[in-house]
Amino acid sequence: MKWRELDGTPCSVARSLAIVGDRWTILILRNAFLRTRRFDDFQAQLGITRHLLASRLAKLVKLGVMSKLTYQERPPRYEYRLTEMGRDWYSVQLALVAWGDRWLAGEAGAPLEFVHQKCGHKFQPLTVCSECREPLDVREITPIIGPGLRVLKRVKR
Amino acid sequence: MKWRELDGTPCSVARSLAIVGDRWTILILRNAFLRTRRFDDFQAQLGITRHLLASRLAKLVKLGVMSKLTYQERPPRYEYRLTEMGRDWYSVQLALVAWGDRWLAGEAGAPLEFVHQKCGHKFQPLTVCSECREPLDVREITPIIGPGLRVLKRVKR
DNA sequence: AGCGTAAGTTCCAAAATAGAACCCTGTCAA
DNA sequence: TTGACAGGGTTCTATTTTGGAACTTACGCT
Repeated sequence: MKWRELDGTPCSVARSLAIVGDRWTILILRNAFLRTRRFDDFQAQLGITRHLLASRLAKLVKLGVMSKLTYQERPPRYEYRLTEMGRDWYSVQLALVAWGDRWLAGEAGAPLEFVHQKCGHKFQPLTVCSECREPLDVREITPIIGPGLRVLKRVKR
Repeated sequence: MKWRELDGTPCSVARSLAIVGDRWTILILRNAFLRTRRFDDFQAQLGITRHLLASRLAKLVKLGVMSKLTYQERPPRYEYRLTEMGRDWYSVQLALVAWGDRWLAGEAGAPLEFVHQKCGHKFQPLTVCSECREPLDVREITPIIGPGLRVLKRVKR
């Protein structure tokens, strides 16, 4: 299977990966959340090659995760900002950070901690059920066929 | 920057990516959550080349995300299961699914839906603050230097 | 005229992946 | 007792992707 075929599969994980399924893209988004906006800043902070950076940014813009805005006309200068779709990626990043903190930080502890301005506390992100607000455990979840798959079934005779 | 250097950086996103930063690894985990355990089953379900599958499974085992168990001695047969570290990846996967469902599912709707056995409802995963249980928004979060970075600072002269 | 800056492109070498074939150990059925 | 099959890999070559470094373009400054 090639990667182009992935975004057509009826699986939200695969579709998401078709967009953000490489390491550089995820690191670009990480830095975007840390307020990086310009080409050269991304390049210097990440150590990514300019070539790859250009192609990844173009892809993110094409797919609606980031937008490219002119912040100066002459000479033309651009900045890249997260769209709403991009900002919504934050929950994935938080989950990724939490996993890394829990399993890979070692003795030293988490490199970054986060404060929730609303309540003023340091916190961990918690993944809970939207209905009962209890934390979720794999073994208590049953996947069922959703509308996106039912359509497919009907179609293929 | 090469990928081997990544796991040494003081960032939990980068460290996590050093383990699961390629698309196949994430898809392997996805199928592991769907109860796939054997080499040939992973291979058939994913369409990954046997070579890559072998190397990815070996890496996951080496790093403690999955374990390789003998389920039959003669001839020797193995199965791959998620460890606790692997099971804990589920919150990342849920976030990824939610993002894909929200932004990439289109008209047809989500391919899979999930029922929380505890409360009996279909749900969406929600990322909330461990302290006040309110849903988190990027703009209400302040990152601060954690112990893992303070150590580094002290060390470098 | 020459230097600096932001945002890319271009080019070649090195690394990773795809696809297919092959290997090993043992079981089973003819 | 030979041949087919199963599970779990390994090996090989061709193709794609990356990495690294230099070059380009369009302007503004001194």
